[in-house]
Amino acid sequence: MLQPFHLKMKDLKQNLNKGILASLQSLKFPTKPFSISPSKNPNFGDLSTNVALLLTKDLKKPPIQIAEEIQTALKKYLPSEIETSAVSPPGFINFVISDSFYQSYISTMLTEGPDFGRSNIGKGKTANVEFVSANPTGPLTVGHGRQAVLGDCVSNILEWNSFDVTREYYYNDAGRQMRILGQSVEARYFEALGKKFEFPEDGYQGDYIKDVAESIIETEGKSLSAGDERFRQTVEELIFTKIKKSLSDLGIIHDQFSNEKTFYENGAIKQLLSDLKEKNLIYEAEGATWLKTTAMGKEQDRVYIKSSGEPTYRLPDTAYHRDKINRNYDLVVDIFGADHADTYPDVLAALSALDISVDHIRVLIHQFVTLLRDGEKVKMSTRKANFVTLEELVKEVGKDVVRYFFIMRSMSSHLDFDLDLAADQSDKNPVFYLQYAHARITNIMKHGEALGHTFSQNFDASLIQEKTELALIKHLIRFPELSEQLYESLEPQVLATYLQELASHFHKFYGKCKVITDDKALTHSRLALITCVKLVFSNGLHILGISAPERM
RNA sequence: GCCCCGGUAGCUCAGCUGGAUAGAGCAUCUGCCUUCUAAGCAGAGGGUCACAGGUUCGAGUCCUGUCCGGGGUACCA
Repeated sequence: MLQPFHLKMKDLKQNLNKGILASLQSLKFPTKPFSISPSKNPNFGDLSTNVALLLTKDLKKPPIQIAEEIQTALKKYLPSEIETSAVSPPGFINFVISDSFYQSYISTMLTEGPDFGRSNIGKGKTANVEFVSANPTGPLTVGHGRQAVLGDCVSNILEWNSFDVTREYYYNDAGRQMRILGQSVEARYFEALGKKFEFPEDGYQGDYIKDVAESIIETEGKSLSAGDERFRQTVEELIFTKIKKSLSDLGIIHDQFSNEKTFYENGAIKQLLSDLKEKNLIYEAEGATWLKTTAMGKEQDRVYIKSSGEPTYRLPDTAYHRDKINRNYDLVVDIFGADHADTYPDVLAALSALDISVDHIRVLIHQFVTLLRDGEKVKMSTRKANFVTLEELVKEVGKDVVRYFFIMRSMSSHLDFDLDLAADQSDKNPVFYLQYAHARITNIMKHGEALGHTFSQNFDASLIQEKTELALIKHLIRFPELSEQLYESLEPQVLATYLQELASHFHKFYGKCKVITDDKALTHSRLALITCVKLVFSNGLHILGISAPERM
């Protein structure tokens, strides 16, 4: 039956660590920080330590000899879960964990259920994640999609680590871009009415601008005059509606929208300027207002207010960040594309100069998406309307595929999104590999139920002995540790890789072991095992925001 | 010029705080469906980890330099 211990891997490592320290002491060996890490190769057991290799210099002996001495001394300090230890060249000590440790872990997982793997790191804490933050000048493109999915997954990771998360969208609605957008609509409006019009030089050329103009004719009539605020207002509203729709198609819902205008209206920008002035960090030159970033250790000063009287994005962005900090989140996450990599250091520097702590701000920079169509790169520009919208993409290949494609690469890597591959070969898409595993498990359970085998806590874990079964448990055990790792890195790709490996372990197990058989005891043990696998799939896919289908 | 990210199999990419024989998917080739879902499994081929130095018992991983690709940087966001 069940072993009495339910130690987590972490505890086991700690106990082993203590044992090694004790044996070093008994040998009168010096102590150095060493590692106990999972062995990559099954031939090297489950855990390995490099302690002997680190002591070669101090002891002036071959590492393998040191390893043997430590191994001998260690024998009486070994935790009971360690079955055997062995020395292997060049001087590693490898440990094999007993099967019963793994077997007993099944009930631990089952007990924790849907909470298996969840961490308490953020218990009682709040976090704010700002992402997408595209200005409402056009529909979201595939390029925005990466940030949208990334931000949502990062938010999910924080929630999984018990944070109370606010998903936030910030946009600039007072600047030059929005003005040009309004002018573009205005031009199309007059064009549609057959009147004289002048299309702005940097105007937005997409057909959606014409659509907006048409809808203004319908709702506001034909008598608007040049410079009417309604052009800009209407286009902003309509585009925002589209943006929100694109996001919700992907399962993404922001809790809060913040905009630049607010900070002009509530005086926050004025206040920021005067606070910086008081610190002597603002000066006028060449008709513009400058922030003395050089005084904060930067290479050059930055323009805060252009000679035209319009502020650059830095000023409202800084006021916005100050506002976020004032809202007292324990953690503030900003997600930006590589094109914004240079903007945030100035924002943080200005805040620091005002003695505002920015230690709890984490900035994540993701690289760009390159869109491939017919094997060729598609250059995207919102202004030139040369883009594939996120909405089209989701319609074509589905939410799950889009989400998975966007987080399957680390954010520091460029992402090649092959449209043909995503659409035509969706059968071979890696996301289906994961979902298929989950659907298979569900199917086995249904099959079992039909034959009267229902899952129960009464099972004999010691019957789980096959290599593929133990490999499966070994992988499942890593999940809690992985969750904390995800919090550290805020990198969803790590989870995607983990789930791929889990699926691989499961499919191998499936090929080797039949779950529902005449052997009732074994059937129940294996049902317990696959229940755990299903649990981790469903928890993991939940974090990625990808559905876990019952059947495919 | 300077700053950031990348350069790993034909293609797209993993590789945790440096560790033992560098991995996956796609593509190519060979087997496996009367047995819980073949969207799967088993196997084969494919690599001077861009290049050159350095640190280390040990480097794809750390440091320096060079080359290539992407991004940023001079009042656009």
